[in-house]
Amino acid sequence: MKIETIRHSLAHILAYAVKELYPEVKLGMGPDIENGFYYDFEFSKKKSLKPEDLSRVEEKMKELIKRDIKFVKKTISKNEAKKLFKDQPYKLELIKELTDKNVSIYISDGFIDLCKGPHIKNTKEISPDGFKLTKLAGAYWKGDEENTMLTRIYGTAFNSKKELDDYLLAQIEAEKRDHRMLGQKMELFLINEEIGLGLPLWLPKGAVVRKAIEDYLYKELTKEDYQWLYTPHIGSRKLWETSGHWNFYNENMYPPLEIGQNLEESQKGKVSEIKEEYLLKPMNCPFHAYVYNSKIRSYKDLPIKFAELGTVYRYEKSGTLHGLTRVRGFTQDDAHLICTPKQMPEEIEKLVRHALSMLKDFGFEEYNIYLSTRPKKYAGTLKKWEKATDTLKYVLRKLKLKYETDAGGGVFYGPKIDIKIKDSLSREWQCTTIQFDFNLPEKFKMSYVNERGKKEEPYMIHRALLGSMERFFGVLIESYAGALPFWLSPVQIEVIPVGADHIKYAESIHEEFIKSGIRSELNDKKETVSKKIREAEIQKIPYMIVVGDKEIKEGSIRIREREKGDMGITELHDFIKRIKME
RNA sequence: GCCGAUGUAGUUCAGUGGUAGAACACGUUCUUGGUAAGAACGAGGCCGAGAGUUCAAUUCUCUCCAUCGGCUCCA
Repeated sequence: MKIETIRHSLAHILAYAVKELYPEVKLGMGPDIENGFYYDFEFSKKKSLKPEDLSRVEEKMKELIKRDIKFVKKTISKNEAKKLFKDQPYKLELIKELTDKNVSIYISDGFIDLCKGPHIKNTKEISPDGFKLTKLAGAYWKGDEENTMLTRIYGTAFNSKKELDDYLLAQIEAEKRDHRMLGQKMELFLINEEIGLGLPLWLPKGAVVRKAIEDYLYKELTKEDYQWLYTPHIGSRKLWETSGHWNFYNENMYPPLEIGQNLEESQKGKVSEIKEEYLLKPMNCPFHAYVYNSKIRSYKDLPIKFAELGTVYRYEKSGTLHGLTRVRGFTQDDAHLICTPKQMPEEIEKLVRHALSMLKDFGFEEYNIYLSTRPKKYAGTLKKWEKATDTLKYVLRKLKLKYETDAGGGVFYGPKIDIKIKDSLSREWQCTTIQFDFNLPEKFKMSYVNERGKKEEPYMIHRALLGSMERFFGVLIESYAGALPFWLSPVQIEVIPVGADHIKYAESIHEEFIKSGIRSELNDKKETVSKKIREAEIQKIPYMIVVGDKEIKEGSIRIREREKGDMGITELHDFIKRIKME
């Protein structure tokens, strides 16, 4: 039997058990998911479910499983179904939405559920100790914020107790990769309430990694003919009205700053006469459009590529903030490509290729690709949206990339291709985004002169290949469990003298590394070698160089590799040559 | 923003209706050593904030704030 089917059947058993213990409960939906299943319930206001009740429900489920309950499928008319589920408002809603004349139900002993299946034949097929109820959470009915919030019970299930235990153990291991915990231990970044929510500070060691990533980006993009820009963090209200953000992106923006007076005057309650409003930028595009418009452009200049490590601010709901991966102030590796309509498919293709090759350079080979289509709030005509979406589809097909469609997930100005990377607990984070835009060129009256000397409107592509420095760093830490590759390690080498007599020699070695552009650190504290090694291992430093009497006599160094241990004695300059290749 | 849980030293956590402890980190001293924690001593806390109950609240109740797990939304 397929494990998915068992999981789905367990969802029914869960609902059965809950119904037995809480007869008043209203049932939502209960599908199988990756590694398990869930079921949504509405409990009466007086008698809600507490986390400690989960074990009771679990016991009840085990009891039911042992009863060898059969799953019997039956097809009945919609009217019959309506009668059958008359006390279940959520089920009635589902029945109403079904277009077929008949609906299928599954009868398991005293429990009946609306379900198209498939299911197991008998609970004998379930391993009673192969599943576990894991957590309780709130979830909107049908995933819509406007609907009531139901109580969701999550469970995880496998074919055997061994598989379940392995999974639970792997989860505990995965939690140790959490970038929030490692970021603290490795002194990479700091998030502090008083500084502000979702506004991380990059500590010296984190800043070094960021610089290494930025240097990489600078090289990569300059090679591809990008031109670098710097633009301000705030822009006048007028600018954002022109761009359309004022109307279409207001949910994600902070309210305006009133300029025309200073803080002191404002604190004294003085009403400013000059009413000037400025907004923190949520995107860099309007500025880039202005750079484009700063002179007349010819078709011969296109495509033009403007890149910026642009720091933007977005209002994110408090409940969504998450370490470095979801913050309110962040720096995108942003760029805007302006091209002729004809150049568009080729430029998008190049971008997707470039994104994938860059992700590979950072060790990411697993990701999911999404095509996000027109959202509820959008600018432009349906026809243009359709054409743009088709272009993106064409590129994905041409590159033979598997993708999913995220219906309604596009930005207000156009559809997009996103690449999402999973964190240690397999939550997906959108990093790469390549966005088609046929709206801003019109709003900012962008143009180029074509072959016939006539003005024409260009197309624009917004894209961030790593996404944001913050989020990318977060998933990067998790993917390596903190043990970053040599070129990204904040400290690449720890030089450890065995005793006080060896400090001078250690210092000279350390200086040689620094001279060669290697991030070396000297640990000359009065501690044992073991202790220093331990500290360096916790800091995930790739190489430790231990020097004592023997090494001084030979003029050599002894190398220890992170997680591997002692690698033996070698000559300093050979070693430098070797690691510079990494 | 919504549902649930949590909030004690720089960090990870114990603990109690009579205002607090451990380990690590930090400081001083001793020790001088060879591949994941040498020893002693010391400094450190408005027990998240506000209100209520009580003779007395870090502990009980409520509200707020933040964090964590989900949902929704997003780079």
